[in-house]
Amino acid sequence: MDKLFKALKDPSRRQILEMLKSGDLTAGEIASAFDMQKPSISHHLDLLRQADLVSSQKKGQYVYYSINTSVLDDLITWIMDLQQQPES
Amino acid sequence: MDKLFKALKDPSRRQILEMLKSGDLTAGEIASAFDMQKPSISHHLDLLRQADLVSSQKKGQYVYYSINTSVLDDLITWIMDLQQQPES
DNA sequence: GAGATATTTAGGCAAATATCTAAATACTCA
DNA sequence: TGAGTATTTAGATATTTGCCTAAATATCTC
Repeated sequence: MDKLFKALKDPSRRQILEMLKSGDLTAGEIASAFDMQKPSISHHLDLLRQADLVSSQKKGQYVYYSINTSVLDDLITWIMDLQQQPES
Repeated sequence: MDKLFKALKDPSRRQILEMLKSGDLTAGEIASAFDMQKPSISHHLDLLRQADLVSSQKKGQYVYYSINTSVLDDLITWIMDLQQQPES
């Protein structure tokens, strides 16, 4: 849960997730959408992977990244639990 | 949205929200639950307020904090939007 | 194998963050 | 008004984070 919130805190990482929502992308394709060097994006992708928000698969010289939405279920549960009214 | 994710990233701040779920608490009551000095908690509360996750109300010499869950609706919307499958 | 492309690793730096102590502010009550 | 309590503000410090460049690794193609 800690790694999840940590991963989601950064706006670039959130943007990556939004990009991956439409389909898998290579590290290079992701990087080209940002005004940032490739190693920086690689680092962001690593943090997203650590949070299990993305998975990666090597295909030849490319590395394809996919979004993994299952961890978000826990997040929604946590948030909705906060929203429960206390019994009055 | 940025301040929201920023506020939620810190585990102490998340714990504060969980405490407030059961009812309003004073700054001092919140601080006493942590192994941390009061000014640090005050700072965390300030960040939570900036994210509109809590509101505060002064009553005499005490400041009562309340959780404000309405901002979490936007967060849930954002998360669920990520979970939508792309049209295949 | 050599050169080209894709990606990650390593190391460094500056800005942001989390914490602390000390001091300031605000309120209560005698 | 003055002492005591509650909270915040200010300023300092250590850690974390996000970015960079350079180098390493892996793969493709000739």
